Amino acid sequence: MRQAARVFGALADPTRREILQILKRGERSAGEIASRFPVSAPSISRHLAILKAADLVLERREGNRIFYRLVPERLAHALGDFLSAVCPTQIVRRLRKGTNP
Amino acid sequence: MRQAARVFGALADPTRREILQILKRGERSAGEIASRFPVSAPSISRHLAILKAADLVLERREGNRIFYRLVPERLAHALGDFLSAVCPTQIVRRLRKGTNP
DNA sequence: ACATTATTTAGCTAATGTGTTAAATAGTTA
DNA sequence: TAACTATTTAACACATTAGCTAAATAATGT
Repeated sequence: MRQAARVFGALADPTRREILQILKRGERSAGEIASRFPVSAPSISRHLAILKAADLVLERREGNRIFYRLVPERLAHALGDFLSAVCPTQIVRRLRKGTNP
Repeated sequence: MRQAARVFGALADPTRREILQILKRGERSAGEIASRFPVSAPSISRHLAILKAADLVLERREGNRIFYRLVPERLAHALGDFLSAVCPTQIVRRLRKGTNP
């Protein structure tokens, strides 16, 4: 599977999008993340695996726990590339300037 | 359903992402779009309905045919908003400057 | 009115995705 | 080694999704 497809697949689920937002504030263990959602730990574990397969997060084991952290460049790059492939240059330029009307 | 969710749901499918790329070059009728893919017209029709529900395209009837056109601002806005919500300011700024490393 | 072309809607099937619980794996501590 | 905690993997159920064919809708032309 193309990697861009993996990114868009990963972003399709609302729980995974929320996980990314949580990770914006810094590294979190799988358990810390799971405690934020009304779903089971195995379910969150699989969401994390999908985010990892899309290279949107990295994992690091510390003792018992596994910490996840965001790879923001990866997300920015994937979305930016797609935007460039679909939106006329003028619109992308407007976004880059932050003058999104 | 929140509109952002509809956008990410729409972008999850590779055929729909390709349709958006085709529409970057200008308005196209449903039939013209369908002829580009190895899937049936009804299938493409539903993909177009999903893109329309996400406000990523607009439709216009002209006689027999229905023409679709991209709403690039909508896509740029949705992706830009999410990027701002997830990526540290510094990364978004880098993307805006086009110095994506 | 009838036939033709373009497109969508309906109904069905097969594949995929998400959730659950139970069991397995990894590391820590007594 | 046994017990405990954190997390993942396995196996299964249920919902969603994308594809197909057939039928319906819309506009045009004869």
